[in-house]
Amino acid sequence: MSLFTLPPDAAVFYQTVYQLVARIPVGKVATYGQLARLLAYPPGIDPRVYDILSARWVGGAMANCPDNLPWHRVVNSQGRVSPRPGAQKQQELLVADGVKFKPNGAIDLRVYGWDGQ
DNA sequence: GTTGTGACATCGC
DNA sequence: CGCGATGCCACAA
Repeated sequence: MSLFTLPPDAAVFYQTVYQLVARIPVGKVATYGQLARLLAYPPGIDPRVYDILSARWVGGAMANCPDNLPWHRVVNSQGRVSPRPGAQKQQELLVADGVKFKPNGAIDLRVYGWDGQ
């Protein structure tokens, strides 16, 4: 772990993130920032700080991902899998979900982006 | 007590 | 479209 900041109530925050990730339908992908926005502002947190770090907090949650979630459906704002050991595997899983990568290795979020329903 | 280092996003060139 | 810089913070060595 050891990402950037952990929210005051990291345990709760993580749980919420996992719930959202679990809701991402097959063939769709969500971005870290998107998930962060879907979450409510934790009470007592400087909104300014939240806006800047929330996405990383989501990343932190994914780093400790319970591996029973569709973690591979979470990508960065550019529609690409974040560089890390296992990125290769992540792409394979996405392709298996029916997500297609563009020549440059990015996913077209206009098509595969999760609307958060 | 210090230092290095991260599953990000956004803006500028 | 892509590389680089910036914002900001806790935790492991």
